Amino acid sequence: MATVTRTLGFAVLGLLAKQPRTGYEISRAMQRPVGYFWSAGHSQIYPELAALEADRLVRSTIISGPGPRDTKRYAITARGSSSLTTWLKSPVPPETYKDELMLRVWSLWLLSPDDARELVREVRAEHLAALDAYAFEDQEFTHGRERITDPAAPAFGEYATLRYGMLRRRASVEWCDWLLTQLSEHGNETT
Amino acid sequence: MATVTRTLGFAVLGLLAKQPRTGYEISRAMQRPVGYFWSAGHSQIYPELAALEADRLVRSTIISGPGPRDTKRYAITARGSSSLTTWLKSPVPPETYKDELMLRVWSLWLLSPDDARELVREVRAEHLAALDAYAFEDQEFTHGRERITDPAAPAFGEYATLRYGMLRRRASVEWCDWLLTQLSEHGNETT
DNA sequence: GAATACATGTAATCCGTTACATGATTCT
DNA sequence: AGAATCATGTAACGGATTACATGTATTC
Repeated sequence: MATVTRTLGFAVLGLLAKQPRTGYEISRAMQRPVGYFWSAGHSQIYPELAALEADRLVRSTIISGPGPRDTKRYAITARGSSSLTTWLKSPVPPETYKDELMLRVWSLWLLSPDDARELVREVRAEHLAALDAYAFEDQEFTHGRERITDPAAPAFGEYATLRYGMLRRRASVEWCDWLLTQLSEHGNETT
Repeated sequence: MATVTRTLGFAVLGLLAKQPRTGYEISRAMQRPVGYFWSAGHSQIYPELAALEADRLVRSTIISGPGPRDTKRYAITARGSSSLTTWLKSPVPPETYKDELMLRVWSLWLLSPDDARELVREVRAEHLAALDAYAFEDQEFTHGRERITDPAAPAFGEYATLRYGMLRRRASVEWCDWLLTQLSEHGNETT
């Protein structure tokens, strides 16, 4: 029973497993991607919280606050925790990854070498910028007091996803460099 | 003014830029991800082709075939080609990447070290399997007769996206190995 | 004769984004 | 006084997946 299938629900439960929060705090947290790989707008969060509460996976208490409506603080329930860990242990679905950038690269042969290089340089710059931001957050982690090597501490999962983001971006930059070399070396061979 | 905003439209145009195809052939091609990073079902393709034809970005000729309806072969028009290259040269949108696997890892601290390792091993196996498939296709490219180093040949873009897939999967496997080390080294310290 | 591949569409549903809507508190 | 932030919701729209629907040609 207690069937949350929506992935968003598990993202919210994952946040609430660390500490109770208001809907606003959750939507704040999910504007920048949670775990660097999941984001959602506030218009998704509030209905999702209502659905989770209807399933008794979270519980809310009304606290006073500004605005035309009551401010509610949400906390995960025992049911919610077990639903979350059950999901974690369920088989991982095959990855379906859509990347508009790669779709563009796939048709790159239609562009002139100059235009192609321009596109790849733009992509490279974006990956580098992201890498910088990640490196900064990495320093905050390693110089901070959070126990990032303890697999039972909340910061562990967060740090692991950050590591992945850094690796992925670094690989992307290397690939851009390889592609730029290809475009320069063979760019003026044919007509 | 010939306005395709749908990314799917450009995926279809990208396929038709290489050669004319029927709707069925396009949907076949897009079941396995095009350029390794974009896929679509047939129920998306047929309405999209109709929309592209209404915008005169593709043109169809009826050919006889099986089934209750006419079989149509689609070809890209000059308008379609210029629409596609305009899109290629337009600014790349910031990457929004959703990864359910990473969302799970983010909550990994809730699992026992054993269960956590199990999850990571599963993820690792999937990346390795994909890497094997990519390596096979890589051999077909490099041992084949297609001119993959000529930036003006259709195979160039395809090969570039394959390279990216390989790099990304390899980075993912390395990250899984790092995570498994972390889980083993620090897995039994606390509690 | 049955199963699979060929071939093309529509409908229902779900998920996510953007826009609409309201109003208090805090900071400059 | 005005802007930004806090705070919570609904509505409209668009893209994607799943299910519904139909029927031929080929292969086992």
